[in-house]
Amino acid sequence: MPASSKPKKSTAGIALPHGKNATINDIARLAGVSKKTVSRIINHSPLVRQDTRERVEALMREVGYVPDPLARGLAFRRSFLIGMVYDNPTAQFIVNMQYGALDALRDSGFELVVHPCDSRSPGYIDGVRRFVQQQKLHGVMLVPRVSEDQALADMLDEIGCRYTRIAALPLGEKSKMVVTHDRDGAAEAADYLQTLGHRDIAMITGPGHYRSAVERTAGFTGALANRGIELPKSRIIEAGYTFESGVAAAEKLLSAKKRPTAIFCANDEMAAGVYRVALRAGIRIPQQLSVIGYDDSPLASRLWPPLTSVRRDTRDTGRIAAAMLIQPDEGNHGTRTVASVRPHLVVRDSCQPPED
Amino acid sequence: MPASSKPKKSTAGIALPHGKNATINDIARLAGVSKKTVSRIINHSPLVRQDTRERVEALMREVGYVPDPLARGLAFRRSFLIGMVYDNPTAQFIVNMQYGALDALRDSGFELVVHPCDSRSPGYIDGVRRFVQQQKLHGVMLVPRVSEDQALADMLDEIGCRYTRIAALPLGEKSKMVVTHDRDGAAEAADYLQTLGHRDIAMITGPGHYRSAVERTAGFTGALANRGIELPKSRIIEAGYTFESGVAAAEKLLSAKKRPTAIFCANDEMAAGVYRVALRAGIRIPQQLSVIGYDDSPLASRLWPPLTSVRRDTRDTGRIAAAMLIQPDEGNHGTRTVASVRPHLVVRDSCQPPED
DNA sequence: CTGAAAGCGCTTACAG
DNA sequence: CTGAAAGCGCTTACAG
Repeated sequence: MPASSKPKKSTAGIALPHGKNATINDIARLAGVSKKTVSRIINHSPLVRQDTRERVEALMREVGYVPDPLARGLAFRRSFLIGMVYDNPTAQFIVNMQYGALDALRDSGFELVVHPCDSRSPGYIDGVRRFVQQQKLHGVMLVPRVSEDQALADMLDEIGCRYTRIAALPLGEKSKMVVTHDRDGAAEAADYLQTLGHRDIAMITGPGHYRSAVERTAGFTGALANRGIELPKSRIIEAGYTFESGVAAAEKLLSAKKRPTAIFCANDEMAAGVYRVALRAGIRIPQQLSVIGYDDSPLASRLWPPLTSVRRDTRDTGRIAAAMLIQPDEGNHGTRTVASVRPHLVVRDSCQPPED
Repeated sequence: MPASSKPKKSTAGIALPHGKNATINDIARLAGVSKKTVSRIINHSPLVRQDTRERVEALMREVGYVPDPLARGLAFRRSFLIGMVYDNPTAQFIVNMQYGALDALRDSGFELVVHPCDSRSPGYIDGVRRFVQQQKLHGVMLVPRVSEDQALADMLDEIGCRYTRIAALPLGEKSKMVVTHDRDGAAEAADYLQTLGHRDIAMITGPGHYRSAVERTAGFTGALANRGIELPKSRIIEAGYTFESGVAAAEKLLSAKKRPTAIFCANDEMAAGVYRVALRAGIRIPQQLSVIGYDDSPLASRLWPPLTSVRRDTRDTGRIAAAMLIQPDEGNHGTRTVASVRPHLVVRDSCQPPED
């Protein structure tokens, strides 16, 4: 990736080396200041006189000067790269998170480097360590479920790498968190079903070692309990957040003598599994069975009837997590509230009051 | 991202600066060679004696030495970053492509930087140019539909940036292509429908300015023509590759006096739109209507009945495209065949012979 | 096959 | 508020 061949708008009388991008030396020479002063301006140091700053900044714009991140990185001993570390969520979730992160990084000089990994494999923490250290990353975003792994966070603390954790509830140091409040989203689903008149309700939740699953279950059962409905153990089935596991769980629930009139699923994939089983068994949604999902993925509106689901604003979540990493304002003022993003129920056509 | 705090396995008698990663100078000193020799070994130069090479390589492994990509990048005037530039395909496609690219980059020292963009916005080519030049990217992968934009490829040629283009058919310089042969995939769908006995067939295709759409249409209609079936214009509807546009196209097709007995959709999203309309209209799939999609996305198996679809191995495609970028073997030997990946039909339950 | 010098484009001390 | 020197960890010419 050699120098630009598109010539810079060359100012009258300004001599720039041809076929090469301007460097800090060119700017310094052209502006008649030392390179250190230019460096101060690049790094927004306050120790530069206002008029000097303005003159140099105008010059930089004019010649299209952008400091070389490689050279800055070498001198700083830190790159201008943000890593996104994730395990295995759905494609739409990853992509939205990336879009959000990129929203925050746009025009900041930082770029996003992706690092999927397998949190079940023993060496994955070392893999992240190598990734961070070899690339001298500026920071990393930890997406669920790796964000929930305290051992990973500990490793990053140990090597002094900044990070943000996106999780259902606050974990560890609050200034590094973006909380998605899954408990509240699930509670809203519960309230909605109760308001519709459902009493015999079931939930298909995610793996017990996912904090999101635990939170969604607690939020759902807690809100129902608040309204006088206790969910028996048999009405809560732990599945694997996958379509297939949703099918299996739904088969269990829907083949029972007495079927629940509503099922809340901890994600849309599993809700699609419920749809599949209901369709095969001739159970009509929403007439005979109300269903709610979680994620509000594209799948929710592809299903028929369109699925009522808890939306989480993943793009916004990613934007906030990335923004926290590149904010100069590093000092955690202590009093700042923890960053968070709120879920909310998107009502479509998959629920109605129970028959009878 | 400071130096490792996990101490290197320190060899007896080897003195490494504490709390810092080893540098090329440490290796040179410890091995008793010049740093230039170490550099030659890092860069796989043949101009090093075999025993010297082995001795130094053993030392590098021992102390866990990895060359600093920032320093190498500065000296080379090129980073160790591969960019992935994409416009707006489905989430699963992007994610699979990323996984594939990362498969190829694993342990290569290269990392993947993502760059979504909007090919309809006028400044997008300049955006890619800045991305490439500021980061001094080693190369970029061009994913459909940006891969089809000759102006983008021209810009990259002009600034001397290496790239690979993933597209339905060969475009421009063949050594930079990964061809997905969409024509063949669509032809396979056509043959299958003809074999089942369908004669009144329709197609919902993508936007005419997508080469993939053109190729899939050509492949489908061509294969049918070969088997004696001419598709009238009215049986080919151009839609937008989206669910909603698939719904609209299906409404047109299925409200006609005489409905087709089979519909081939240029992607799964639009096939889901056909399902939606058929379900609402009480048209049973596959009994009264056969449907085929393209992509074999997760959606294909979430639908009921499970959708027969043309699979493209996107992960493999990404792997090949990234591998081509980092192969030292730069000289296009000319005679090498163009890189390609073949689609194939995955038969599920959405097709059967036409009734009556 | 090997090496000493200079340089890539920045920043960090240290002075003034 | 500003600057000259040294250095970040590599590689590119140029010699031998």
